[in-house]
Amino acid sequence: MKEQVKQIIGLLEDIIYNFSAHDMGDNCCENISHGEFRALRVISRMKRCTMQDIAKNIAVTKSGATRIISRLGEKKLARRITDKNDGRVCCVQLSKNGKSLISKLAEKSAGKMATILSAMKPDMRQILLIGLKTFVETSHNKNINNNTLKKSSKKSLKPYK
Amino acid sequence: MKEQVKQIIGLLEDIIYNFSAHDMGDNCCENISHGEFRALRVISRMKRCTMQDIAKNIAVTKSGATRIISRLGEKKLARRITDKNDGRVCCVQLSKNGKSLISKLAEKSAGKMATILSAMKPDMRQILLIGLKTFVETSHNKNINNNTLKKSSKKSLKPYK
DNA sequence: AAATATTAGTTGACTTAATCAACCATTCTT
DNA sequence: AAGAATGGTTGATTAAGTCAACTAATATTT
Repeated sequence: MKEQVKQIIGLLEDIIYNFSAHDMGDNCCENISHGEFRALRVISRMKRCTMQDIAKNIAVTKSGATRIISRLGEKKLARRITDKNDGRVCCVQLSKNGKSLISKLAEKSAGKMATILSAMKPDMRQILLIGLKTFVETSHNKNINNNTLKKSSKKSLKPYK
Repeated sequence: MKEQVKQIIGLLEDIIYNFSAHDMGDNCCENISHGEFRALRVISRMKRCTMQDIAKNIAVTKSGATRIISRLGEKKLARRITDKNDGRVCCVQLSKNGKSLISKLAEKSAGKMATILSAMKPDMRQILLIGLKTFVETSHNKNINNNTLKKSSKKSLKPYK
């Protein structure tokens, strides 16, 4: 692989590692579990979020998702809404509390970023901005993300033990 | 906050979200739990990794860490080594299997990145590289990362329920 | 240097969270 | 309209994590 690409990948991995919510415990004062936290993040990221979306994205079984969402419901952080078009699926949305919790957690990470960015020269920020924009746009064109869409063989979807 | 900074933060958050291991379940064929996975990542990232490092970084209690490492030991993915200088602490290291597992998982994410990058023009990659380099260097200077170092008040370290 | 206090990690008993499998209810097929 | 498939839930069980009490090693006091 080209050296240039390798370097970029290494840098991106560093950034992802340092900013991803692997240390969520410290922040997350409200008593929600890891599973609940991960579910909240997924819900907040999707326009329409079904149980299976959650299950797939946070790597639990669908019954696991059911239980997580029930708990989030009891804690008034999320709610179920039966889909208009298909009475089987239930869409999960964040409540007001859920939204504010997630954004509170997001703020911490954004704050760290802002500190770094403000220590960079404006021109350099501009360079970074252009590079990132292109990267993200390219990723959308290539449909690399949206892990909810790529459906591989049904059997291998949940390879438990 | 400046629009430029906001945009960069938004883009970084997108990237982090799409590449962080929130969907580890699909990849992670060997049967390891979330906790084990997170622990593996932490170990692989630290030169010297004690039980408490793991506990703090993945947000479990130290007994939780003990159990996770025991499980990883049984699965031959990690091992304990008593510290030379201090007989109380035990350093955890990845076994050969553990290393190859982690790098196998990392590869998937790197592969996605490589796909995107190879679809970008070399000049644009260069721009991205420069921007990211500066960002990461700045973050090191500012000591934003290294969450293992910042020791806040001992009492508030583990605010469970 | 003996006594005491800290610190790092482990263990037993228990709680919480997740799984598996069987199950409704709704929609899709034919 | 009957049967298959899909989306989600529930009961029983297993796994994973907590709490508190403990052991062993190092630090601190006296």
